[in-house]
Order: sequence, then structure tokens, then C-alpha cells
Amino acid sequence: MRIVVAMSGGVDSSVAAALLVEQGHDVVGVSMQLYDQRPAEEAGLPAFGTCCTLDDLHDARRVAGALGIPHYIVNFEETFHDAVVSNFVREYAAGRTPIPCAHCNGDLKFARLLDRAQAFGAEALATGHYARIEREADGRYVLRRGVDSRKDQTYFLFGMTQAQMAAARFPVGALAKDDVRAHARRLGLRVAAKPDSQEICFVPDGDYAAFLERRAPELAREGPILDRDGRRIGGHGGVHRFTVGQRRGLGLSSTEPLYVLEIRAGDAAVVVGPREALERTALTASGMNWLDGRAPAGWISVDAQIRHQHAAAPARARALDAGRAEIVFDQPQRAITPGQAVVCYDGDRVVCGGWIE
RNA sequence: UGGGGCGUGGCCAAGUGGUAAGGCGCGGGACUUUGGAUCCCGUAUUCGAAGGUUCGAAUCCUUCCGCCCCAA
Repeated sequence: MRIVVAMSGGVDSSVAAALLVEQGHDVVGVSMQLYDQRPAEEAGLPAFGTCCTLDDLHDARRVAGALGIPHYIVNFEETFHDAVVSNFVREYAAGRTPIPCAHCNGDLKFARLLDRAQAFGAEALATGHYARIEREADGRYVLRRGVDSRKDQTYFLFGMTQAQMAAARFPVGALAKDDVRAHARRLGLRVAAKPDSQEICFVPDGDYAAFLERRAPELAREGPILDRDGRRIGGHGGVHRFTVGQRRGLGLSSTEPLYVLEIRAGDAAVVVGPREALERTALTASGMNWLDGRAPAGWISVDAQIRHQHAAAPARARALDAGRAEIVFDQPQRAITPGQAVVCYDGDRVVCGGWIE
């Protein structure tokens, strides 16, 4: 079977490719070029990207060479900008906190890249995600958490459709991270000890506020910091610098830590209050994807996760109109944040996921 | 040189006689393919300076230094 592997230049996708080669598949390595670094460097700005940089593309190519498989680079600069970066900017401008990794998977890898893979004559697209896909007796596909619960990435994959799951392969999803690195060492891959990626890949220096302001100068709009009674207790330099639940960076004097409770993009106001004021029991989500392809008729019991590294909490969920859904937790959750994803699980199976409103 | 107010760690700030809260920042750690996120630990032998009163003062008294507001 011909399988395209999305190779980022990291250890996970490198081992994914290697395992498929060992299994005897006709493997083709593909790396996405997501941005051209030259303009930034010429302008004296930070290099754009920590994932899929020139060095990473070079690593991917070297690994492919070592594995004896062809390697192609596809230019997705424009697609990446449209699917991920512009959404990132738009969400912050609206006072929400985006989650670009989920868009990158849903709108780029398993959409445009999958199309491209099929154009290469491949039947499947493999990635280095820590997740598993299984086929049930009735023919439907299910998405399950990666075996290594510490590295599980299903939170970023909640948008997958049945068709995408049918075509996707996650060779490292059944492995622990340590085992992946062990495979890499066994195979002599140059990326065996390469650090895990972290942070937003396209904001390499972590200064995402400056990144946003370069692309949308109007974001740097000053506004008030208000307490829960609407009293002005401080000021700020732009709502894009805040997220619900944020404690640091407020610059306020107080007898207790203050956290961002709400961001009102309309009047550029940031509302703050004590930690306990962050507790919420219910939320609604939009763009809800039901992984088995159909929404349930009534309430169902799930464990719902509201951010990466959040311990999924018991809740019940039901579908509303227009792709929306309602989630009600058994116990209040802290800092439910608009723009983040809510992903519901039944054990380790992903039931549904959408965007918190 | 009339009146009033104020000087507490890098910043904000509580504390008016009983032996320096807290927040921010900073340092370190945990966590991490979203979040300058969250979480944990640390961070003033000292309260503008010098004297004095007191068993004991950042807190009372005196003087000096500096800053702000009002009036001229």
C-alpha cells in the first residue's frame, strides 16, 4: 500500500515513516513548507517558525534519505496562512483564545495535505500523532487516545470525519514516547534525541503579542481592566494579551491573585476577579463534530476536556441546532475559555469536539 | 519657606506601639505540539535619614532630605 507520511522533521513522524517502511509499505515522505522565512530575516524580525523551518525540512529530507524513501516538499504557505494564521489573528481580535494546532490538523493536514497525498496515488496519510484509529464491527471508525496518555493528542484531532479516519494512519499512537525514541536510536535516526516541539510553531520567540500586532496593528488598542462590579481598576494595552484564567501580567495591586474572567472585545475591556469566580458548570460549543458521523438524540454521558492537559471531567452532552452543542459538567470547571476546544470522551474514545463559545 | 498630603523590597501596596500581609515583577521548578496560560518554591533582620521616648516602634516625638496638591 502506498502511504504518504507527513514528515515534520521531528522524531515522531520520522519513526512513523520508519515503522511503515519496516512493515513493507510503499512510503512517500512529504513535508509542508508553511512559511517563507526570508522576509522576516531580511527585516530583522525573528525567524518565522519552529516547526517546518529550513532546518526541520533538512532533517526530514535526511531521514527520508536514510530510510530510502522519496521525499517531497509541498508549498502550503498560502493555505497555512488562510487556515491557521489568519484565524489565529481573527480569534484574538474577537477576544477569544484560539487553538491553532487543531486548525492545522483539521483544515490543513487532514484536508489539503490528504488531498495532496491522494494525488500522489496514496491510499493513506500517516502522521506522528499520538492517537489511534480503529474500525468497529459495523464498519465505522473510532478515534482513541494514544496509548501514552501523557502524549495523547486527540484533543487536537477532534474534527476528524469518518472519511479522514479511514485514510489516516498513526503509527506511533500505540507506542510510548520512550519507545518511539528507542526506535529512533535503534534505526540510527539523526533526530532520535531532538527535543519535543512546544509553543506555537509559527511564533518561534514566544512573543505572540508582537506577532499579532505586526499583522493587525489595530489590536494594540488600550482599554480598561474592570472588577466584577464594573469599576476601573487598571488599564491594558490590548485584549489580545489576555486569555480567560490568566493571572500573570495584570499589573494590579491586590490582596489576592486576580484572574481574567472575561474579555469584551467590543469595548476592549478585560474583567478580572478572584480565582473562585472562574468556576463554570456549563458551556455551549459551535462547529461540533460527532466522530461517528451522527449526533445523538438526547443527553449522553461523557468525560469532557476543555483544554490541552486538562483532566477530562464527567459531564453530559447533547446536540443543539446548527452544529452547536451543550455540555453540563457534574462539577464546576475552572476557566472555560471561548475559542478553546471542548472534546468529549467515552473512556479513551473521542465522541465529539467543538469550539467553546 | 502660608496650608495640606506623602515617602514600606524593581513596581503597586497593607500595616497607627508588639516584633514587616498581599498582588505584580523577578529567579528556580513542574507541566506542555493552543494559551507571554496554569501550578509549586524562593524573593525586605527591615520600613527616606539621623536622633529621642518605650521592655518593645514602620507605627509616638524632634530635626533633616525628597516628592505631590492648593494658595501666592
